Amino acid sequence: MTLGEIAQKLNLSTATVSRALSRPDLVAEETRERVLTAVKAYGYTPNAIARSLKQGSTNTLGVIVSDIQNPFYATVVRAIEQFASQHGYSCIVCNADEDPQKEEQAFGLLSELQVSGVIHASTGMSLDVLERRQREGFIIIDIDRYSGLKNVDAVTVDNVLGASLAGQHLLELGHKQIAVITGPLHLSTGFERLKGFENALEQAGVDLPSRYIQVGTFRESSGYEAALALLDLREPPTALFTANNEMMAGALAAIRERELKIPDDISLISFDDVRWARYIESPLTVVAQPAEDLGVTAARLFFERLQGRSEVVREVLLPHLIVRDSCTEPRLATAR
Amino acid sequence: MTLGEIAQKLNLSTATVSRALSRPDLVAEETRERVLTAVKAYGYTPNAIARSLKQGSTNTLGVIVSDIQNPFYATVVRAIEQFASQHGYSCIVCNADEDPQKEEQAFGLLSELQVSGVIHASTGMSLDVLERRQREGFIIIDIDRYSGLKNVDAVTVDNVLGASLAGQHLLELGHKQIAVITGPLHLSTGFERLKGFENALEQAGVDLPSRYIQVGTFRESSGYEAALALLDLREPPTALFTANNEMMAGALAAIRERELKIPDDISLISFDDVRWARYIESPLTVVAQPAEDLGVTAARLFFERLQGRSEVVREVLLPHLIVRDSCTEPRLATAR
DNA sequence: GCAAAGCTTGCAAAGGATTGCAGTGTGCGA
DNA sequence: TCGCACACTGCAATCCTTTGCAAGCTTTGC
Repeated sequence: MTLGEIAQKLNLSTATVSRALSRPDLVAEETRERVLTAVKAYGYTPNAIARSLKQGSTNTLGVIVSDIQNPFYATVVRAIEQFASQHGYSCIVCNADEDPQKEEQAFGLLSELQVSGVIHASTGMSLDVLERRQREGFIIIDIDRYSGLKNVDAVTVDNVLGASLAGQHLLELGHKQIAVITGPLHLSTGFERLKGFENALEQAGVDLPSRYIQVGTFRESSGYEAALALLDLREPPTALFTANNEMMAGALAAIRERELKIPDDISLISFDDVRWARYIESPLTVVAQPAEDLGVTAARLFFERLQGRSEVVREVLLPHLIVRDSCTEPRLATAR
Repeated sequence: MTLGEIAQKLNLSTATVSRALSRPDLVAEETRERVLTAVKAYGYTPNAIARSLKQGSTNTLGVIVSDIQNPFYATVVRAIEQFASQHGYSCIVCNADEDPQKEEQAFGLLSELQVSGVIHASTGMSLDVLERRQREGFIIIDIDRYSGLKNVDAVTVDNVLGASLAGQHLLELGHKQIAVITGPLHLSTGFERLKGFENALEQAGVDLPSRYIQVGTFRESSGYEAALALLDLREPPTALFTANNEMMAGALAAIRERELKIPDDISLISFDDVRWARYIESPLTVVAQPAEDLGVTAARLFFERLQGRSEVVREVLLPHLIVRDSCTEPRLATAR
């Protein structure tokens, strides 16, 4: 059922029917009511495609997350979606699955779909396309991870701070043999979380040998493998820092597999809080990120752009340490 | 940059440019190459909106889940998305947040967006709209929960079986005072999981008094409250069955708050497996659902419809019990 | 009683891509 | 040499809605 068909049934022009729905004040009361009842009776659904084509705007916001199964991003997405829908915008969510190629595909798709802008957590896609689109006036907002774009709005977390908080916590407990599992170094999160951690250790004069540094993919499986490698070292670390929740889960599995106890045999601290962190045997000490804030802020930046802001805004939110029970003083190395 | 502009620059008609891109065999090799280079050079992006309008099809699939933060649905969505994109379709995912009103909004939105069909996990929205759209030939696939639509494709899990598996497991361990926290009874999952559980107990001749039956909302908070209520009974149950992962998390929090130990003080079994179920103090015994299968099957049903299938298909997948450590024999009631 | 103003409504173009049909030009066979 | 087939390209309609402009009618004011 189209506008035209409704118009025919009522012996009106499409113009009038259209106005009855979108600009009721321009239409006689009686006509408007006739239209409204017909619309209801025939179950007319406006064709947003046609409207968008004419109006040149879709009232739609694209979101690309690097891993939809990661609860952190699920929270972010939900926040964005809520904020957007309050402003009359709907979201199209794409999952890059930590794969730059999929990310590019998603970006292409969203472009073709004529979304008004994209909020995206980069997995490392090439900048050519992004840059060009941005130059054309397309709105792009980086979230969680910097895409590498120069003049782009961004909302991130202070990863250096967060990671150094984690490092300091372990240092205060007296650990000297501390290992870290971080994400890909070409991602700002992977790089900065390693950086912050290194900073903390360096300031305390504690050595961080390269065999204690594992670079993973931010996925569970990679956390698992990296943790196994660390645990199987001749001189395994007494404490472990994982750079996100997924790799933390993997590390947990590895620790379990080697039949080690947290925190007695090894201390574990991680970036990202997750609901279940507090339900496990030794509730996990974590550096929590304000995921919801991240989403809301990104959405806000998007709408500001839409309303014409042209200065670049880079918001950096603060993570905070939540001390639970997964970290304690190191056992004497000899006691092993 | 539009097709027309490209055409102008090349002194070609839009028809030729269009064909060079979508039906290359109809265009002279040289022309095609000129078009391709121009497209690349000017960074032309096809306007999917315009194409969809003309073609009357968007190659887009709508997905409505009842709670995007629930990892079960995250998995389902990911599976659907993957399957769809392999078939050249993209997904628009909406989150109903267990709110029928939001679900209706989402459905309306997807309709306006002219998606080719909707896969949806009902939160209980009214059937009028669904029925009408279905009659118009709109493809609808129920997933996880029956919407109540009569002749609709559906992929679900055998909830009655799953719940009775859970019940039997507790009975075999010797429990007699067993409580259940289920979801809203107007949702098939809520209803059937209670049903299956009741069946199991009834068959074993074990009483399930109404004070041991809590009906929640499938959200964590509701699981928490329901569990507290049960634990605070004069004669608390020795075992508890929660009907989904979210309420299980809530129950866990409640049990922790009352400083009870699983499984010594109370046995806990739940529908839904989650990754962290095995990481907690007493790894959880659960009835696992084939979430990925559910998603893939739903997507498959959608494409079959698209290709003209008209018989109704209702797939019921099988859940299975995963025994871990959260259930054991009941302690003597007097020992409390 | 007439002009001006105001209220409703309709006409028609526009938005970008697709596609049936028709037109042009070339090459080949007879 | 002529005609036909074939390869390529262009014209123009179409998808559905929105919207500037103008026309028709009513009302108001003088």
